[in-house]
Amino acid sequence: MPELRLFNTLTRGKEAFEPLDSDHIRVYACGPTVYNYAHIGNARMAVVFDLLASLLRKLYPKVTYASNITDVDDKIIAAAQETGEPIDTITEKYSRIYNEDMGALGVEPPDIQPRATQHIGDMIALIEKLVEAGHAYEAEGHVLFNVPSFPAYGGLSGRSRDDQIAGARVEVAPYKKDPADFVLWKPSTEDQPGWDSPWGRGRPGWHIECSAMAEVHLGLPFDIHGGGADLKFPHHENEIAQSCCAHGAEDDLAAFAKFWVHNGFVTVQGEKMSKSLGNITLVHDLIDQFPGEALRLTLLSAHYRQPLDWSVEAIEQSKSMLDRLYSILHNAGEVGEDTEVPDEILDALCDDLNTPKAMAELNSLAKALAEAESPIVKKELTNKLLAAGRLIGILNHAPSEWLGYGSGGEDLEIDALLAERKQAREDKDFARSDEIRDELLEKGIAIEDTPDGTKWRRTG
RNA sequence: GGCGCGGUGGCAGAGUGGCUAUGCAGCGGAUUGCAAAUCCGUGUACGCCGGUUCGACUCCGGCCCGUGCCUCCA
Repeated sequence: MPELRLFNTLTRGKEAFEPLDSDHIRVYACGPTVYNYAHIGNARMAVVFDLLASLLRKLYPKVTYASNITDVDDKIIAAAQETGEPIDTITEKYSRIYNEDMGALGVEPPDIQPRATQHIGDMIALIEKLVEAGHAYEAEGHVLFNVPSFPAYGGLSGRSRDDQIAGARVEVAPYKKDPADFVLWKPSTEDQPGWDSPWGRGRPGWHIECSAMAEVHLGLPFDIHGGGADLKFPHHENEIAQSCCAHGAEDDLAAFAKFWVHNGFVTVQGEKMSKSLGNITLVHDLIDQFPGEALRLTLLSAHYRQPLDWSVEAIEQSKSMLDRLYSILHNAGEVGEDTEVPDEILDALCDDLNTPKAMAELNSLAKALAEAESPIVKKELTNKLLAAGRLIGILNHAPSEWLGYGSGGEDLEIDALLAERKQAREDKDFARSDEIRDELLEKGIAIEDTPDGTKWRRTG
């Protein structure tokens, strides 16, 4: 079994992954706040951690992958006020759509998908611990985490206290003891969602939910915590502060999660795709225009820590590659059965999820399959290719279905034109034959003349 | 300003101290009535300037350029 190596943000280096308990791997990734459609940048995180989870399942007997849904947040409140829809309606709708859209990208649902609103009690308990331990204080209905009480603060994102102050341009709320202090609990007005707490009716700050849910569902410490690179600071830094301090581990940043894995951004013409820049592309729209596998492959075409520039050309390139792979599978003919994933591909993925390398190996496997003569070899290579595809989350369609091959009898008009063309070719009336071919092409039907007769398939 | 990341052939994108990445596109060929599909062949790329070295795209230093976090953000 190959050794998995992962880049750990906490140590800023690639390390051998050593499970806390090799019988049970526990992974947590920060999921979406549900008040809107997910864009392709959000999807990158889902696809990357989906792949990591499948890889871990290949290597270890049991994996629990948890990824949350944030369903209480000021942005959701704002969306409710804007649209006039109740908060529950909004969060229900967009979490459902999120799961559907990710499903279209071949993302398996996480084993656990906890919701913030179902863990308010856990959050309150955690906050109480922090107050008791002297790491948090109440001020004007808020409860704040006192950053100076945690000298190790900043260890994940690599910034010192001095950096913080130098860079602090944000207005500091007057009730904060220290400018870096962040909110654990805040008061709610009558028209805002709220829960009773020792500090009055209110709602949680953003960071506390992940600390609470990861602990409840996975136990501490757990193996891998992940998310997008922009969550390193402040979100993940604050999670570490809360969780380590609540458990008396003020000097051990790894007491919460051992490995921190962050995926890079999706960019558009070199700039980060973000809601504030307004350059977002919604997954919901993309899946109407392109096959999910092509979108997934595009997301995996760059290494997960590198920026990935999103463009229609990039999707079409992935689509072309898949067309070729499916075409090779189609020509090979044999239907696959379960086989082990080839070592070259497993090795590539075990090297910090080197998907571009894995794709190169996949292509070389496909090339070998295309060249293979013997039925036994063909079958073996087909099975390997499909096993690798399943791990990566592609090649899940029947080749003829993907390529759009049609058979006789499903469209009378096409059958008639094909028959007429056949006759024309027999009569050496190639002008008419080519005319029919163009006519069919306009209808989105491409013709392939083979020694076994004419085949057709739907294009686009 | 502080802290990071990156600059690879037409495009996308890995990687390595000396040996073909891979894909997409292009070009040439086989095949085809012509095509399509498929197959074969084809491209001495590594931001700039120094240094280390027998040898650097790969290590070190400087510079230029791009980009990210520092504020909600995957």
